[in-house]
Amino acid sequence: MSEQGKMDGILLAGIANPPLRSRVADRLRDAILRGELRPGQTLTEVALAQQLQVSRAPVREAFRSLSEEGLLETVPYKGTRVRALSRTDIEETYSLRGQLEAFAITRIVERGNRVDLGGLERLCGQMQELAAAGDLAGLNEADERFHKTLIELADHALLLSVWSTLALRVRQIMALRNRQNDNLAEVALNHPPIVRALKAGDLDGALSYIARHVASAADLSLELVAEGG
Amino acid sequence: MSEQGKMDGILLAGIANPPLRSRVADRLRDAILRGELRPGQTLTEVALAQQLQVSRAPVREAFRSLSEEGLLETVPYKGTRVRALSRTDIEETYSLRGQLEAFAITRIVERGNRVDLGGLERLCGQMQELAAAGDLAGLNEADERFHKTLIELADHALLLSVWSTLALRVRQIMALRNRQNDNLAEVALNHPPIVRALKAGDLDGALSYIARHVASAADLSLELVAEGG
DNA sequence: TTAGCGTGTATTGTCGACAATCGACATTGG
DNA sequence: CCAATGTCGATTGTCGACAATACACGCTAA
Repeated sequence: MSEQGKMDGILLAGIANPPLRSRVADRLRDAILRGELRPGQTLTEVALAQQLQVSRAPVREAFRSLSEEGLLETVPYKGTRVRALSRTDIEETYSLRGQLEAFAITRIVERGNRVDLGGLERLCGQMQELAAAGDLAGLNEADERFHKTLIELADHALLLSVWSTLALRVRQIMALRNRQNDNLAEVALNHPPIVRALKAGDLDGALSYIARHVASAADLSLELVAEGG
Repeated sequence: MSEQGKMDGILLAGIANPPLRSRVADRLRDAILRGELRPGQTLTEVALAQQLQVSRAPVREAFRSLSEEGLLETVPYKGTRVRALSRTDIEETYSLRGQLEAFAITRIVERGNRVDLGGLERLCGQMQELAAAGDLAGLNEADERFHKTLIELADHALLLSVWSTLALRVRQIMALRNRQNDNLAEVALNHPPIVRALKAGDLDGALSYIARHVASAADLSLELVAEGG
């Protein structure tokens, strides 16, 4: 810690070279979450390795990572493909997610006024603006940030980790619905009551608001499965 | 391989050769869960590969699997070691587990009398016998089976998957407590009320019983961390 | 015709070798 | 003495080649 002070704020810190497997995994995840790779599509290690100009090893490890995240599924000696989302999968994803968010809210209320709800309020404001501007993509992003922030406020690393993998699935589901969405403003209006209840320490109120919100999101996704296929 | 058709149902079907990575992973997991590999211990790919007489590739993949399960942690270019369990980790594990079991119970009660509680009742009986016989290991095993059965009755694959990784952590925690346990009979007696409440469709009762049970298990584990190290 | 059997091909599974990176220790210059 | 730097050993990261496996197709024989 001698002459450290001289370089404190200067750049040069953190231009690390992430392992290839991470970059491959990020790229694949992105493609799946953008809906470019559709469920059922098969991926082969060699083909992707050639396309990305890397060897099979990092591709292979990326496949494993994404399998653990639930985005891919691998059958030994047969192939690897983008996981298809059944109606049951979607129901389970949203129901479990609802339970996890309820847990988060319970912990937040228990911690009482030691929790800073400013971030949530700010996001509520942003969402209203985005809804008014008709920016659907931005609204979705803000919505995810809102829920992630909520989970983080619960101060529970394991909860955050589990929730994050569920959030991935939700993103995948959202990516597959081509045509959304009527009630843009409604989504934005769903969130402020939650924050208000949290601020008031009203556990039951917050729980019922979040339950309703998650349930409606689930219904919306399930409709599209029913019609689209 | 000639007379294949004739031997269809006959054995020989299921002695398949599981991939090396699975066998390596199973072996490692077992060693960790038995407490033979203690937290903080470092593992190297080459050393383990030589010891098991395989190449580094399957060892490497086994490491990744166990890292995803939360039993190992890998720092790039530095090493892989058995994950240490902090007090916070244990608290989070049990609190989340409690929430998941509460979710399971909610679903079971919702499904009403379409659920067969026979398996749970049978396990309760076994646990009383094992407790009377002083068989601690057997009791622990039966306890885990009870809870796993409970989760399965919720008919929610995603829930089961998440819960299973938590159960692994619990097993690891248990393996590290050298000296347990006073209240052997108490553990056994904790379960029947849960089943009775489920049978009666008493949601609140079942929830409070399971919460108390999980909380007491958590306390028991936390004590040992406090004293043991 | 057709049931069963080999064969071919595509894909993953495994291997050994080499490159990149990190941390600690030795080295050098003041 | 000491701080900056060079070097070394250990470990993971990546690679290309070969083996094992599963499935589909065509072939043979009754």
